[in-house]
Amino acid sequence: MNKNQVTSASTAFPWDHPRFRSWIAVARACQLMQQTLTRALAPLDIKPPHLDILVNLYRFEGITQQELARKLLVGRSNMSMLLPQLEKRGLIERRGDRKDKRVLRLSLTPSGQTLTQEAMAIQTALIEKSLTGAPIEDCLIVAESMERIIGILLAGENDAEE
Amino acid sequence: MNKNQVTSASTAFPWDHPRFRSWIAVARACQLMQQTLTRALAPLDIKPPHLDILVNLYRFEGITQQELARKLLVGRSNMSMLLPQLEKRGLIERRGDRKDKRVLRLSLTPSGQTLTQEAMAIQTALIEKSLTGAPIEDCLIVAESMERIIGILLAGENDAEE
DNA sequence: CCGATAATGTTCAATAATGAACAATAAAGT
DNA sequence: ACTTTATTGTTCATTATTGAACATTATCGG
Repeated sequence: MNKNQVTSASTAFPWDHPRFRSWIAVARACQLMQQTLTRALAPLDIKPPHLDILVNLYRFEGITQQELARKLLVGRSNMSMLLPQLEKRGLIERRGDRKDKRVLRLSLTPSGQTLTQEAMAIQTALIEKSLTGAPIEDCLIVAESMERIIGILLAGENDAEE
Repeated sequence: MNKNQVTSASTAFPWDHPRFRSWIAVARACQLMQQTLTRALAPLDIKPPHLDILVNLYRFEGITQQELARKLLVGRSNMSMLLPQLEKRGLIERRGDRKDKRVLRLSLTPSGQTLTQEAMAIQTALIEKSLTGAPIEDCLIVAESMERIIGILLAGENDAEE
């Protein structure tokens, strides 16, 4: 309709909408944080996806590959590719469940726990550094906004499946 | 210093820190938005990276591959892989600059402009839908926080280079 | 003007992530 | 009990992204 009509309201382009601009900033910050974290983790010879796995094993001992994949929002096949690497490095263990012979239960080895703590320290330091100057109340608003977005997107996903 | 000191404040784990939790929410929302956008763009046969390129050509006619890569926070080689695809589809044009024979200046073809508008409409709708219920003032706080983070991370990047 | 240095784009090998197809096992319906 | 359906994990082909090495062209210092 009013596509090139830039008379009074000058919101003809997406990047003029506050919500759009806001989200673009979120996406850029995320991308940049990911890259920075990748470099910061290089000395430990792991990458962000590995850290995500390790942290979840740290928190949820005995988790399943399926559950892990769901938490990380990735496909099961991805776990089938990454977990054997970590296992060969002696960071994690995969043991078959007795009751359900399909599932493999995951846990950290002692050296895996150590590495995870080191990596979490790096990540925490990076986040702290990046969010210096951001008041806690702003952080809470950000968290709330993101949780709401996550809820909406997950709901939409389930709708589409059915 | 006080790393394992869990006396009164119970902030022993990263995920107990408000800033950490806040950032994790940001990362998850981003990942989810990316996946949702990927599906929403499927009918147009493009993916988020292509859309990022198209939008920037829409905004900045005659931009260089180098400049584009910098804006998108990706490597030059990535542009060398993606742009020929879009060119073959007749969505963009690459013309050599007369003054500087190294650079290729990028622009959208008419069909590229049409596709870009359609894709931007999809993206805008998705963002609007995801941010319904988020007050504009919260959006502004989010945007501010993210801009600050971007600034800090970019500064750190430049430091590391030198 | 000319050699050194920098910038632009391309190519290539390596790595990651995905979805589809598959095998093994469990659960449900009859 | 047994057939059907679902779930879990793996494999494979495909695509995306990266960084390093390279060729070409600009720029700078002498």
